[in-house]
Amino acid sequence: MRYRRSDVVERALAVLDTYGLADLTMRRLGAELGVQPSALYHHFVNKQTLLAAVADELLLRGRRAPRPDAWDQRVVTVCTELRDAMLAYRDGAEVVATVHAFGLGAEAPYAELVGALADGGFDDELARTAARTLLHYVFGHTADEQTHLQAGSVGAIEGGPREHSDFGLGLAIVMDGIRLRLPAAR
Amino acid sequence: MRYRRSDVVERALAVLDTYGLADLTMRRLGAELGVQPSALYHHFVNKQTLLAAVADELLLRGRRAPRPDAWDQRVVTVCTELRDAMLAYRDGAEVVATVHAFGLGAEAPYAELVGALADGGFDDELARTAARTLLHYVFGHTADEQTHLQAGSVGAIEGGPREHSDFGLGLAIVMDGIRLRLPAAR
DNA sequence: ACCTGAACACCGTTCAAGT
DNA sequence: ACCTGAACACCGTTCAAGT
Repeated sequence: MRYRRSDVVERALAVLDTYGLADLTMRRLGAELGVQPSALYHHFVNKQTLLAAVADELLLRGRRAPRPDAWDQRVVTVCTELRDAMLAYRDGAEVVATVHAFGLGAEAPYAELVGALADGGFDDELARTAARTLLHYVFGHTADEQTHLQAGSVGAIEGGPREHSDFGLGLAIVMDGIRLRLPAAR
Repeated sequence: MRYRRSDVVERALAVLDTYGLADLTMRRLGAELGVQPSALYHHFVNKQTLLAAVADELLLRGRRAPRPDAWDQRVVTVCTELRDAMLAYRDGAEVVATVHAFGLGAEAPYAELVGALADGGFDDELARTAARTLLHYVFGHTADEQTHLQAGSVGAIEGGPREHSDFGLGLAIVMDGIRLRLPAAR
């Protein structure tokens, strides 16, 4: 009955996936571990910090080996894998987006996007703005998508065949706008 | 001491702007009105519904007279005015984005964007995807911006002169990607 | 129609104390 | 180092009853 920080994160991820973010409370997580809620404060200064660790672990688990593609293919790959990683856990998009917004974690995707864009020859300001624009799109679209997927899976079939995700179309729109700003080249 | 629904919304907006979303509780709002929290449930079935009404009122107050511009200028104007409306109230972006995500209100900007894009000649699927992509950008960027603005205004100067908003650059990126998909014309 | 009063079932966090 | 037990200061929501 004695846990390490990583044990707590792992269990939190399981609670998140099984019961959702609303039920991922310090009291509930303590109960799952057979421990008083106050014991969790030995491992994390507060709930926000715990959530940041959960988001980081979720992203780590969704990680693929990076491939040495062209800059724009790398950007698309990072965005697609980020979406997949978040969709792999219930409420994953909300958790990651919230943690990122608070600036407490989930910074790896942003760093990778800025890196890929810098390799593409974009200056710092453009790389950062483009990376943030891409993240806003990925977080927003995936959170929407996940909400609707989960709402659909509660009831039965409800309506008809689910239309295929338009994630790629929105991403292509943003990518085209970025490509138009390529310094010179080509 | 007897209120109409609109009185409650107005007071909620004042509490939001003065104390922030975290302090906009049913108990707090009841206290502000000199009423038991349970009295609020006469006007709203739950807190989500109240928040939806708050978001709609916030957007209504940010409304300007629409001008008969070209489709792309109208899109930019809708996005810019949406941002301005949300920035006008503390935590405005979070409130509007949350309400929109839950599908309970704040649908006017989406409808206007789809309308402008349809006038531009885009088919339904593209108009809807483009509108959602724009909204994800506006909500995400403005929420970020508002968080940092408010964090800055708590302490003193902290760091240096605040860099000017790059809202326009990200918006231009998305707009260019959309324009590239104009059916034929030009 | 609008509100009170009391209750129900929860939250996050702190802190002295234990092993 | 890791945890207990108890407390503090809150939440949203329901519901019988009042005017």
